[in-house]
Amino acid sequence: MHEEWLEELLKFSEEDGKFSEKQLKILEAAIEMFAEKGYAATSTSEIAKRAGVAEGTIFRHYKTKKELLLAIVTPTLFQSVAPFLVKEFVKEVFEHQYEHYEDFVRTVWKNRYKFVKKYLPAIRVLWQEIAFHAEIKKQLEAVFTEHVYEKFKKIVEYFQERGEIADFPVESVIRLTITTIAGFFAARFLLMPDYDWDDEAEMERTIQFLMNGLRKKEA
Amino acid sequence: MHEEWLEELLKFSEEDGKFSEKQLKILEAAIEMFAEKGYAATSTSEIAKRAGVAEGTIFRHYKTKKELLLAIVTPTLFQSVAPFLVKEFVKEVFEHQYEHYEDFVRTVWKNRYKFVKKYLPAIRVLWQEIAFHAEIKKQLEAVFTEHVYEKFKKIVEYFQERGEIADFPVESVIRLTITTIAGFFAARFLLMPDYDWDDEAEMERTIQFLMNGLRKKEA
DNA sequence: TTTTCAAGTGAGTACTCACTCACATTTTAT
DNA sequence: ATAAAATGTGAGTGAGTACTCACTTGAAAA
Repeated sequence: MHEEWLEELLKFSEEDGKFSEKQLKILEAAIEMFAEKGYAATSTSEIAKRAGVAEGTIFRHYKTKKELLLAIVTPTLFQSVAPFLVKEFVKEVFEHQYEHYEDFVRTVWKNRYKFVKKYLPAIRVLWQEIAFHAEIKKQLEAVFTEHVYEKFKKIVEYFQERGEIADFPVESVIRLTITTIAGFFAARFLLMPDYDWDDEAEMERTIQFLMNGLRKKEA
Repeated sequence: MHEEWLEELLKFSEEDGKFSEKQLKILEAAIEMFAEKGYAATSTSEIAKRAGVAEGTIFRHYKTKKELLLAIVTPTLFQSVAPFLVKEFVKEVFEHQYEHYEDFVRTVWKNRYKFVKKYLPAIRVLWQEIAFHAEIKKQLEAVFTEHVYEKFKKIVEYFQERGEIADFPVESVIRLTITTIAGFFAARFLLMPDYDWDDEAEMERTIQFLMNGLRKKEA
């Protein structure tokens, strides 16, 4: 029984893509249980039981429980910012792949929507544990400054020069864009997953809101 | 030694305001440690040590560790939506206390800004543990539908009728307003507390963004 | 075939956990 | 002053906890 979504998530893993059947079962069980009850409240014996594996097998693959957590969280973190890891990403903007900031936002939105739907439990683990583990927070900061910030900045400046979006500081434009999109995802999937959402309509409204909010005012 | 901020936070507590010195010490220590390491990773013996109290004393006041958590989280939850608990709150809007939606947003913003600065650790505990404890999530949902939603709805409809904000569904306007404000607070106090923020300027920009985003477009 | 080695096992280890209880002290009611 | 109630104590308890280790298994390398 192959866990395809899992193996895809683990692409950014440090291990060389060689995961045994039992190891995948361990990771799958750990993701589920960490997402439900949290890392600290989940015991390795429970994980072993759910994975159908002896407890010792976990520690054959991961020296400590925390190492198992990081084996889940690190790939998820990289997948979270995956669009920005693509080399041609910024180039596409400058080569008029995206005529407006809105086209760029729409592309990122749809891409991340699929991502969240696919890997929701792993994303939960990442966001729940980030508050308690300094290593994870540092990793996020590093990934953001190295891979996201500079690229995002160039894109924002490009559309600011064309007079399309307001002359807020770049950091503010980035923050407003991210919190608007992330705000939807948080409400949609974390806070009110059972509410009767019309995802398409809500996306349209939210993007309209974002673009009007960022639009440059005539002097 | 009196913990004034704590006693104020606990106003919404079920207990009748009679907290012994040691009980306050226990609550203070628990808030700090739960905020830092999380509920599950904090032991009652550690809390007792930091509070300068015997472990048994904790269980004299709270039957279980979870009851101690709820004694922190429930008052914080009510304080979080405190403006909406004031009876005259909606009336003020209709009696032209707030001429524009923007005035209303500004008032709430400043009020909640002070609140977050004052009680940050307790708020951390609430938001970190909400994911793991169904009781807390249910409490939040109940408080929101009972005290926040209906009042917020009336305010939004009032300004929609006056043609001041767009004819999005009320739920969407509420969501966009809350996620925009909460997005700032999350970035400011949770994700990047060490960044060099200009709070006044960022508030101005964010409110400008929010109002432009929600403004009704001419037909 | 024989050797080697990674993968898997589960009983065992030292330790921590939330919680209890018999008793001591302080506060309040009579 | 005395009884009664509330508050505080800390050693004790049994059920876990993360992790170890001597051992087994199966498949590939020599």
